[in-house]
Amino acid sequence: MPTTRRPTKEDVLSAYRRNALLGAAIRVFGERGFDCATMERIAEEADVAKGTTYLYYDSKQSIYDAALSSGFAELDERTREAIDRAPNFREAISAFMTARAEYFFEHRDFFRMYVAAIARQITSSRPRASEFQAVVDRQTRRLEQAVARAAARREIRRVDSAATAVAIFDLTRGLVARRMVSTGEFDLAEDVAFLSELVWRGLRKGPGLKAQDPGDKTIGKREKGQRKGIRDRDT
Amino acid sequence: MPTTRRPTKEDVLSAYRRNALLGAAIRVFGERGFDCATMERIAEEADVAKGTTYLYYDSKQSIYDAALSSGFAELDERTREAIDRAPNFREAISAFMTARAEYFFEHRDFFRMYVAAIARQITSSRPRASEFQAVVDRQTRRLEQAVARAAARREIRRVDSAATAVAIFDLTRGLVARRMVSTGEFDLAEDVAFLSELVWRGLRKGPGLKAQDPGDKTIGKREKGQRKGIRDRDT
DNA sequence: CGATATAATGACCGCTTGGTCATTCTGCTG
DNA sequence: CAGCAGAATGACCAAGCGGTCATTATATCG
Repeated sequence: MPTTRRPTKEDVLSAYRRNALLGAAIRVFGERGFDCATMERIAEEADVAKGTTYLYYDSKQSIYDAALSSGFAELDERTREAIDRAPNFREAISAFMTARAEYFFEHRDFFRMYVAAIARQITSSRPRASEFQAVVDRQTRRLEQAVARAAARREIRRVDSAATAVAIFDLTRGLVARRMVSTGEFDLAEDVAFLSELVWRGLRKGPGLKAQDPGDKTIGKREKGQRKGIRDRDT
Repeated sequence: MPTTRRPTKEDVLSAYRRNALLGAAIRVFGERGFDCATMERIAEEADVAKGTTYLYYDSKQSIYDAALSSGFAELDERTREAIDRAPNFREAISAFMTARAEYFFEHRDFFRMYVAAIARQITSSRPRASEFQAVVDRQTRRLEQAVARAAARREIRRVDSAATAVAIFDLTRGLVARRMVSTGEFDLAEDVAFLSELVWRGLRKGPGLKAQDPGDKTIGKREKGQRKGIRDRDT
């Protein structure tokens, strides 16, 4: 441990400061949104003066980005663990939903930042879309792989794994968003059970569209049209 | 037609102005978001001076609210028509998805406002949540009724209709959001077909969880636990 | 204990923007 | 055409905020 050792005193302090700033940033951005959040408030929340903030981060934007990625990293880690731990695909679905929902409920401010960030991406016309897109994509990747594996193993029918993954992703997001604004009690396990069963049943092998209404034009073709689903392969 | 007649010249002009302002507002709020949008820009987009704007709307907030509700009203109308026209529940699902997706693609700016508004609601801590919540609720109400009807008619299994409705709602929202940011081509009908089939299969009658993994604790109870699902009965 | 280097501070600047209001314009009426 | 009422205008104001930097506090070392 000779060469790159020694976290000098400055390093430690610096790390501490950066961290405090990051936490403060998540809190403030979470409750005010990017535009309404002020650097003054973030600094004060981190117990430093405004000027100090600029010793650690270049700009409001940069501290925002840092706060966002730090949350994303943690969330991804949790998601990955949850999926890896699941013994089969059916449980992977509920594990995915549960892990994410729990993380978000434990970090409400981050969830708010997250939602605002997505909204921002949709709103602002492409400044650095692909970069952010990659982060979001990474979130569904693991799930997508799990879907593909399950299909290969014949646990489920053949489906577009990317489209399936984002569907599960969207359901989870919706669940969290709804429960986040509501004030009353609720049982997360129950919500997850409902949604994961819905999806599971939807993916089970079995007769396709039993011609309840044969004349429909949009339904019926596909069922193996892999590649080309919902997932957007941008660029 | 004697009493409340006569749209006086002023009335007509006033209506025209309000409308132009509303359109401009949707455009500007849509592409900049509430905070970054400026009254100056909205006025200019509507071909009036900034001061004129305040002759028709009290404040930035009030023109924002007006723009949002006008879009919501139109969207709700379209959604209602689509569901009503559907001959059965299965088609109601895809009609719902298609109608909303098409509306959003035709009014991208409104979709952006819409997403930002939701994000805003999640972000800001309860200023006038219930009021806005009601508008959002109305969007799933029709669908919820359709689900309940279908269950009663035995088209599908017994499920929590509110939870089912929001699930379909969230899938639709996700679909639109994803396609909105992506730049490439895509086939809406295909996306809708995939999702509506997923949901339809998920709702079909049939054996419940075929004990692929019996020992799970969160899955299994319910299947008729109406009332208490995802939908939040706030207040 | 000085001396020096580095970190922290917060008053301050420039700029943006929501909202106002004195002034100007428009078109109707007699 | 003159006079006038109401609509429209845009210069202006005050407030808020991101970012800077001269000044001050702190830590290290000889």
